[in-house]
Amino acid sequence: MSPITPPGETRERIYRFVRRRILEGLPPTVREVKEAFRFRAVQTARQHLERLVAEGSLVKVQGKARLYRLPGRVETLLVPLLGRVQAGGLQVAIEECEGYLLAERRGSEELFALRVQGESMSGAGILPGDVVIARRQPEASSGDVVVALVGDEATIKTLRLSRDGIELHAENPDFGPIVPRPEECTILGKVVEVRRYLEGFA
Amino acid sequence: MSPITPPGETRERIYRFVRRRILEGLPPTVREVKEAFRFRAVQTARQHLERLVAEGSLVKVQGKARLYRLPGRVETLLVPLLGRVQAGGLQVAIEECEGYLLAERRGSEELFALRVQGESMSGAGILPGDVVIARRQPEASSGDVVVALVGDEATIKTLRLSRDGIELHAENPDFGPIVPRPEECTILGKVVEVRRYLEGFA
DNA sequence: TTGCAAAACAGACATTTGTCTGGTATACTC
DNA sequence: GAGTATACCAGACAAATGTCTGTTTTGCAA
Repeated sequence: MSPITPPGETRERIYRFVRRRILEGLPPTVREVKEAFRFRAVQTARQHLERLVAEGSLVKVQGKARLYRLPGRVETLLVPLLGRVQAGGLQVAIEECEGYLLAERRGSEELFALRVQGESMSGAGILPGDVVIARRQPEASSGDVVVALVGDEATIKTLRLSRDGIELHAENPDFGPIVPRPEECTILGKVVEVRRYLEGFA
Repeated sequence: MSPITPPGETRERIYRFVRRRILEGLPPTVREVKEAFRFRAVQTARQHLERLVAEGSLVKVQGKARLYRLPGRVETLLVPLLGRVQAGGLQVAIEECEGYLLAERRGSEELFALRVQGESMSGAGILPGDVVIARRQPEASSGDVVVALVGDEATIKTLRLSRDGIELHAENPDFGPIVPRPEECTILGKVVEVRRYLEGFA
């Protein structure tokens, strides 16, 4: 028989094990937990798992294989990496996306990703070739970096709200601000993350 | 009976379905595929899946529940976000890491993440507060951005190889190059990705 | 001591799930 | 037509997996 450990200690390790497995993409079965911790009885693993569910550390779906998930709304999700966004909005663009990125989602927000073209945001550390991940939303605050559709083209800029309306500022002295007429400009979303791949990931 | 579709068409849709499910963290069971496509026989789903495995689009482990995985070695994995790295290398640091990031792994490489401190790499678009993800490796090429342990502290710099040995260059005119003695400098890894979270993610 | 709770074990049962054998229907080629 | 390939269905079996009942051991506290 395995030695009896202090209360909660083994459970803590089991939690980390399960969490890791879930985030890596394949939640473990009860018996896999049993094996990993060298229990001789399935029930031992199950008891700990049920306890973790009871205290809210894990969530599960009854009766299905590999049913344990992480609670809360942090989930991994696929973010579509769009090619070009043009007039017509995102729906079309998502249909013909280049690929998908993995990201963590908070809440039920809708994310999309774009590849950066041009130097206009270099001053903010957003370089050509970088990928930005944006949350889809029709408005944003002054100072936010946003993805906006101006006329027929998507652009990434810093938003400034003035009493005359909105301005889109580049972060590069070589580029002047854009002051679009309201009817020709749509905010597609707010940039929440910037990624740069220094190797591979064509 | 479901209408018979052109050869390969349904299979293509099944592939996308399974791929999505895998990347979202919970591969489907054969019967879940059957339900999703409204087949009346499990075998129909299974045939398509086996076919996808045969042509290399999917990989599976015999006999286990939710056994289908993506081929190649692209898997999602947890990258430890280290607090401070100090002499003694990474082992200790990994023990006391701040948290984990999701990333895609290629091959069996070992990744770790660090938060950027200071302005020394600003010229390369690596700003304070950014997170860099590095592949652990003891050597690197000239021009690579590396994580190096100089004396007692971890630093992120551009590596230059000269005939006198190695030099660590900042990407900021305010910082001069570091020319460490070989015995006081260890390359911990090569930076493969830079991330900036503009919202949340304390 | 007694009582209680947590940790671990043993063995079984039931559901889910992977796998198999065989069949029907449609389309294409010879 | 015969032959072949693909898509799909029906039903069953077997392995994997979730779930259950009951027991033992250890530590702690009244």
